[in-house]
Amino acid sequence: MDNIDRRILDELRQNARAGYGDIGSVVGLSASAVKRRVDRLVADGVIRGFTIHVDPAVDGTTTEAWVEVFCRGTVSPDELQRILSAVPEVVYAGTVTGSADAIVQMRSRDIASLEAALEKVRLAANVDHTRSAIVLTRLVQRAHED
Amino acid sequence: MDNIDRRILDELRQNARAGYGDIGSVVGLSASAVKRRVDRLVADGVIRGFTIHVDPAVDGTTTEAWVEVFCRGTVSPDELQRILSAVPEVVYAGTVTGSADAIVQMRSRDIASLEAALEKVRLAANVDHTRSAIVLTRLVQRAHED
DNA sequence: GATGAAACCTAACCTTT
DNA sequence: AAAGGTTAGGTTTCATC
Repeated sequence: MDNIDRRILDELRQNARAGYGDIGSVVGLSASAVKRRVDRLVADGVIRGFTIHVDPAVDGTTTEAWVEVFCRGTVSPDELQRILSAVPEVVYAGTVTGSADAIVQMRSRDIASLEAALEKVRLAANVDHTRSAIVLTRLVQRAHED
Repeated sequence: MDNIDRRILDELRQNARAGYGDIGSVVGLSASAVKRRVDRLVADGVIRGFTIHVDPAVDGTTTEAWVEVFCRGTVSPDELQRILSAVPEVVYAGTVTGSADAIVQMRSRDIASLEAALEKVRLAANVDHTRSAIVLTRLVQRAHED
């Protein structure tokens, strides 16, 4: 894993169907040198797979929100995790620096089900209040399944 | 968007580098018929892009932040998208309701590169200021590659 | 769905460090 | 050895019919 590998990964992240020659002309290698590196990255498990990014409207999860969670007193990350994992609409959550205790990303089919899911979070023990922002337009969404 | 399109999407989700002939033999079409459908799915925006899944441990994106972006006057979503897409550390972005104009999720190797990426966002035209929260503990991360 | 030219992938071989 | 370049073949893509 050197710098050239990282640049190859960046190129493939942008276009996983790019030709080896095209990648090579960006990173300064021949097509076969790029192929060898990509094959190695796949064999080593660095590249887990080649996939596509599909319009979420096709899947039907169109409504999305970003929620700051403020708790009373101290709440352990373990407890927050337990509470938030129980809500299927919660797609991402993490404790953060700043005035909020946690940041939560939610997705659902419509506003009504989003509100219901938000209620489940709010009613959890020690949650003082939340501050939500509904996503209007998704601008960037890069795959990240880690 | 019929059932065959959905099966083609499933195939590409599993392997975005699969040949048209290979996909065709699974869904029961000729290679050129599959190519025409894939081209149409891309043109229609159903397929947003071809990308790779990278082992997160390997590329070491351990530092993560949520950033609220506040702009001066009105900024078009298109312009925001153009600016934010150009910063590779931006993993997610969307315009939102509330006082902030957009919410941005960033990931990078360390605090220094996160700060550098944040600078790139801040220097963009019409960005008034930003408010960041560094993620301390990731509590929930569900796969969502749409 | 079929065809043919152009582009691409792939493996073997050679050169360099 | 290890890593890149070059070449030649077979395969795939892609426009056209």
